[in-house]
Amino acid sequence: MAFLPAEEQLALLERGTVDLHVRAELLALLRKGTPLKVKAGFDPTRPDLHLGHTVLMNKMRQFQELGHEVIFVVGDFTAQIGDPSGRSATRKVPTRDEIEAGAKSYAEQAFKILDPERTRVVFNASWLGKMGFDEVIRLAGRYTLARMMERDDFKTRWSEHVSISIHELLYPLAQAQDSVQLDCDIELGGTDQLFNLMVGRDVMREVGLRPQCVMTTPILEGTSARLEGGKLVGDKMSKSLDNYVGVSEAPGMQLGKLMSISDELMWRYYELLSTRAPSEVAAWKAECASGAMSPKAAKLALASELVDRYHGAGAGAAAVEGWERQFSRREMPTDIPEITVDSAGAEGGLHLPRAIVSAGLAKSTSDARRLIQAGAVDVDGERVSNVDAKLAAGGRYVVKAGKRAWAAITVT
RNA sequence: GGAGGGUUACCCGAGUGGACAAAGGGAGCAGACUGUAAAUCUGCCGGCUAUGCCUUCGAUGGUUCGAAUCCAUCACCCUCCA
Repeated sequence: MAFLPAEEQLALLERGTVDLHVRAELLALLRKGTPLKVKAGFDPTRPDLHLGHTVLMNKMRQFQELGHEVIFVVGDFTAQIGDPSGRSATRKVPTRDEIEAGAKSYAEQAFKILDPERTRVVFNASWLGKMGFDEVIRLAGRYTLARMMERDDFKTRWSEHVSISIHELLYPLAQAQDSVQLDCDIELGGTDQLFNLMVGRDVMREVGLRPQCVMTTPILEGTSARLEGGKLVGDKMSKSLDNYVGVSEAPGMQLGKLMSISDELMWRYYELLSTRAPSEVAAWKAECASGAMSPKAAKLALASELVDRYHGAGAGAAAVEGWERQFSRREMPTDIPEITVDSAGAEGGLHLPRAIVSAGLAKSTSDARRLIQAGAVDVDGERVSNVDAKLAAGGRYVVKAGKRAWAAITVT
């Protein structure tokens, strides 16, 4: 295929808030007019792709659209080590089956964004798993402790007397070995991967290969990020912190989560996730600041755009409709879960706290009682205050526990 | 190898024989106010058909009428010395 001129490609690739390290080298590579091998690695133990991952994926997609080859490295071997950057010291080693299932599900989700035709999926256990101890030693010999300790994470743990296992030092080297094995031209990753990517560069040079170029994308803040002292503060998006929006989540869930983000975070998401022209976004931001536009409208536009992207055109508008009904007009959602509970043996009907737990609206009866005491529970639109209320057999009750949890419970 | 310090609920962290389901903070949940935003105020924040009962302070065993607290052993973490 015909390539765009190198300068134009570079301009496109640099758009957004991407950090390109060794820009001149990449330009030289692009000038060759041949497809570049673009590598990015993924940890198959967390197979739920969320918007944070898509920042990187969108960049990969862009490389594909420019005619380059993306190599999707499944870190099935490195998953056994665990990237030390997640400071969780102990980490269970996933089984082979878990890794394979994770990788499969990961790829499925990734292809909502990536072009399968231009993506090569490889597993790093297929080479790392075959290395002998002598080869590992040789690899370890290509780097020094002093340089390894330059890594921020290791540095702080060292100074704070937090333990660092020897095998953790091998993680960046294993990732570097992937680059050597694949002889890739460029590696992409989040900014938190910069150290690892640079080690790959160094090790490639050590073994006589042309060092890879390195490009990093920003880390997306999770949905709970807030403005503090004029700065956006929040953890990075992650499933374990439950501050994520998954690409496979239901449209209503995605929209709801996006609508609950703070206004400041909304602009950050516009910057990193939206395809809307930056000039238009800037204009909206100014209008929101002056009061000419409501931030809610801007947020609806963003949320709707993203829901459309992962569920098809029109899905966003439908989700907005449901959201307006439920939250703006406070009506009951149309598709609430239906459950049936047997009240056999229960005197005077089904114990309400138990029914709430059965419906998945609370995690324990104690929790359900708390909700009732807090005035958060409605049955058929009537607020309930008696923690030991009963639901008589033979009826169907619409129970609401909290502002977003509903269930229709049929008692038999 | 030696000496010392530590392990408390989701996280941080008080608690050194009874008043401890365990201070305080953060996170979280709920209510009010709203735009399911922020900020603010209030309540909750182990389980259980529940003015009571059961389980919990790294693990196991012991002392005691009574243990998060004392003793013993074990596991893990840290510091200093070698």
